[in-house]
Amino acid sequence: MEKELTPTSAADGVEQALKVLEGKWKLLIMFHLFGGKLLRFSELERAIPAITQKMLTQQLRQMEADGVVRRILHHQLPPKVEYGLTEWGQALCPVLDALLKWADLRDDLR
Amino acid sequence: MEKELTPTSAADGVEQALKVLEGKWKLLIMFHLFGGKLLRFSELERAIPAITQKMLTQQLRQMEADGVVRRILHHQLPPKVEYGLTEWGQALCPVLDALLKWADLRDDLR
DNA sequence: CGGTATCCGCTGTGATACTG
DNA sequence: CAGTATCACAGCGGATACCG
Repeated sequence: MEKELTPTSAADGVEQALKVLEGKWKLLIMFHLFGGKLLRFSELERAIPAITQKMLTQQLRQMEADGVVRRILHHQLPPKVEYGLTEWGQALCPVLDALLKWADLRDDLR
Repeated sequence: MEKELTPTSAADGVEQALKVLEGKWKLLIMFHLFGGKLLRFSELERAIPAITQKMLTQQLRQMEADGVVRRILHHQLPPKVEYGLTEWGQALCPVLDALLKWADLRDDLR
């Protein structure tokens, strides 16, 4: 089925997509997880030294709720939690590439 | 020359690109201007009834400064101003398409 | 180890009034 | 017609302390 595409509906669709990326640390977290990598909470903290625990938790929770990140809980002592991208999260990679290329285009066009 | 691409530099590049799109009304304005359309200030106001004059001015000024929108001033009475996309602005169209498709993918993947 | 809870400042947005 | 100026407010993110 075809969707009708008015300026309003198109802008709305893109905004839905962008909302998933909004948040000061989400892109950085994603780029650390691309390639199917799994990282523990503490490994993410070390990979992103400037982030606070609060923000790391908050951003991960939102990304999980949005379906880009999955949380893998290993029941053991001490507790171990790993984070990775979902299939949908990995599908974002080419889109982000396109955005990077668009940013580069600016220099070429002027 | 090749750029080295660390998670940090990649996230940074994407953030630069996204900053241009941030702002409550910018996407909506862009979608009204795609296809080489030129619209007057008052036409944009009518096309986007919920926007205030302040926000329309502010978003247009920022988009102009960022290089996605161009302002065409016709010296006549009464004054006439038209807004359109720059070449770089129009180059964003396929990228936004990719984002739309990514958003649609979510439903397919679960 | 992997989190929560709380307080607080800053920036983006809205409402409204005014202007060349 | 096409703006500018001012005030008010909500939500994001930072700092810090505490918890199972």
